[in-house]
Amino acid sequence: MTKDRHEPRIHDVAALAGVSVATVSRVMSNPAIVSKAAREAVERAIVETGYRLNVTARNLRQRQVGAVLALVPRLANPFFSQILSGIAEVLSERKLNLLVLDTDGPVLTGRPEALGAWLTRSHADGVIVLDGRLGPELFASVHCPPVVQACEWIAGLDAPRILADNVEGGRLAVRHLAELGHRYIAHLAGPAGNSLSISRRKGVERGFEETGIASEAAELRLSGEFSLRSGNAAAADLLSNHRQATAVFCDSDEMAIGLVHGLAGAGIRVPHDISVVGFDNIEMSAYALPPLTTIRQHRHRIGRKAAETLIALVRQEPCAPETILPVELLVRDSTRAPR
Amino acid sequence: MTKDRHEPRIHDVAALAGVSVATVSRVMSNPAIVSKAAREAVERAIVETGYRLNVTARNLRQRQVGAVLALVPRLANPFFSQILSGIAEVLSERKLNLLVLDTDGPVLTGRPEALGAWLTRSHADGVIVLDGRLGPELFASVHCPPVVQACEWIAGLDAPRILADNVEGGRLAVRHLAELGHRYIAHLAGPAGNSLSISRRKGVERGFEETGIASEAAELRLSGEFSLRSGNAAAADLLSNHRQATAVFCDSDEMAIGLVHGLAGAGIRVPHDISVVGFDNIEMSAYALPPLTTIRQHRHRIGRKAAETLIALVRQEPCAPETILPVELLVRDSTRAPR
DNA sequence: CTGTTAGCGCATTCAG
DNA sequence: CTGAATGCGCTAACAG
Repeated sequence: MTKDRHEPRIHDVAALAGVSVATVSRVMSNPAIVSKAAREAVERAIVETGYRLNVTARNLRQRQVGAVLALVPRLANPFFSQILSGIAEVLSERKLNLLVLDTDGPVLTGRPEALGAWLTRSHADGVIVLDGRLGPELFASVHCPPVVQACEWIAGLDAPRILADNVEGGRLAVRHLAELGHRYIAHLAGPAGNSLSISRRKGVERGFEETGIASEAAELRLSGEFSLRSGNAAAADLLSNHRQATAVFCDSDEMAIGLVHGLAGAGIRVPHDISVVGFDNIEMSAYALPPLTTIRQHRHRIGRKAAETLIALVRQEPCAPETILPVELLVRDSTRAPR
Repeated sequence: MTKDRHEPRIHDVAALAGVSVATVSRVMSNPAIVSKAAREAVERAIVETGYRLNVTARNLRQRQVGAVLALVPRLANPFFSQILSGIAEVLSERKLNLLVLDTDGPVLTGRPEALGAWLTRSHADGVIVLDGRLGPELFASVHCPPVVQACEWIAGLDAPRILADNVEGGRLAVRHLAELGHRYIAHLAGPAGNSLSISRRKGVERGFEETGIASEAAELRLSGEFSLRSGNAAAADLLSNHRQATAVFCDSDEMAIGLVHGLAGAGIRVPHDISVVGFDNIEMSAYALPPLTTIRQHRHRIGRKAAETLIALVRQEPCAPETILPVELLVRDSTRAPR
């Protein structure tokens, strides 16, 4: 076994098997069209030489990259890992690579144009965007490969969307609280303009209407990001400006957990004094104290669906412009009737 | 990937600029060696044609892949996202792609050999292994590119390791508890044989020796995985088999939070009845109730260092066989003196 | 400093 | 069913 010398190439296999390189190539990609004798000779030669297909060469020849790029807002955020996991699952079934780019990484921050350099057909066969803050013009270039949006979406970007049923989520949360008897419900929303917050807000309002809360109390709005920290910070705001609220619906579990923490610091107990509902059902929410009532979102499934849609798009197969995946209310211990 | 008719190639740029393709190539890779006039002509032509370098072709020519593969045990686990983020940061500075493969993904599970297909020089220029359960033989093939291990490590695999100071972490945790007056300290360890648990165990024992606890009480061991669920399950074990313990050191924050949850279910309060120390300082630990005393591990920095080491390795530059990054004790509210 | 030329390793016509 | 020939788009010698 000579190691430092050439990695064996298709040519070496062909020579050893006594066939042409074309036949070897066929054995690798479509064995059925090769005679049994030739195929077996090639297979033997492959083993003997230790041949491995050079993926780069094949990609060049086939004018493809063999990889899909995922654009995530903050790779360090656990929220996305489940989605990536779903994406990775589908891609690896198709022998496609998953490329990950953190749109909040230091290379990109402050220079959104820099992202343009990555959005090229020579970098990836397709792109899955998980960051709703990016501008649609980034993806408008002719160089940009097909795009699918997942979870969040970008206004003005005409690319298939895979979303949770955010409206329904907001509605379910409010109805649950209303049924418990709450009348003053605050909504701790994500950043202004965020697509998720907007949809959930719509659901919240629908819930208010349906339960007749709108007439009794104006909705209370807080708004931050989706983070633990902002949830925590919202506690002070809630206590000083929205004293009458007996329940809070948060746009993420992280916010909810941060809020519970902040309230505890002020001596306010959940659910005894205030009820809290989250969104996402991150794994931690079941183990929080108190275990969090939340809206379950199938992030893994969203990831899978996004990858499947992108693959269809790349192949120019028809694909739905919007896919809405169902959500469910999970009642745990952070909600109860108001005192 | 169906390309449009003519993505402009280097040849088109050269023709428009009135220079040779070699000159265009030089402008792209090393502008300094080209005359100002030629360079500017090329730059103009690039803009005018909308030319983008074909990365695959360049990679083929340079016999490289332009990507690094990260092998993570469970992509859905938030623990790894920070590490990936650090890796991604360094790689993108170097214009390298980050490829992610979930070693627990359905494509690989049950068939560890399948991973071998990915461990090829044609798939990645290097590999960062974050999964200590993989067998060393996987990386022994001549086809496998350079490897670096981060966080966990594989016995018998001779590849540079980037680790947190796990021994010191275990020691700090025990000393902290001992200083508070605890004498019966349980260690909730990760899976048997896991490299992290072994090192931390060593630190725990050192702590026992230094504080003279060994003589008063045998160490208590529980063992599970690193997950919320296993921490939760350990609560029952602790209460039925290790009643005398007044403190628990857990090998991960997730375990610690799960344990606190499980204890709460049994009416045991932390830190009032039992003190708990975690490991990792995941973001959530500061917002848990009670906020968790833990050992801080700089995961982002570990990721960065791993990527830097791998790049050095690929370039055949010298690199340290082992890098140990410091840890710190963060005292929060889950520990206090025993009653 | 610049152009010419020869591949990188493979997949795919097109004949046979 | 098989083989010979032709690039995929680019970079790196090697001359000029």
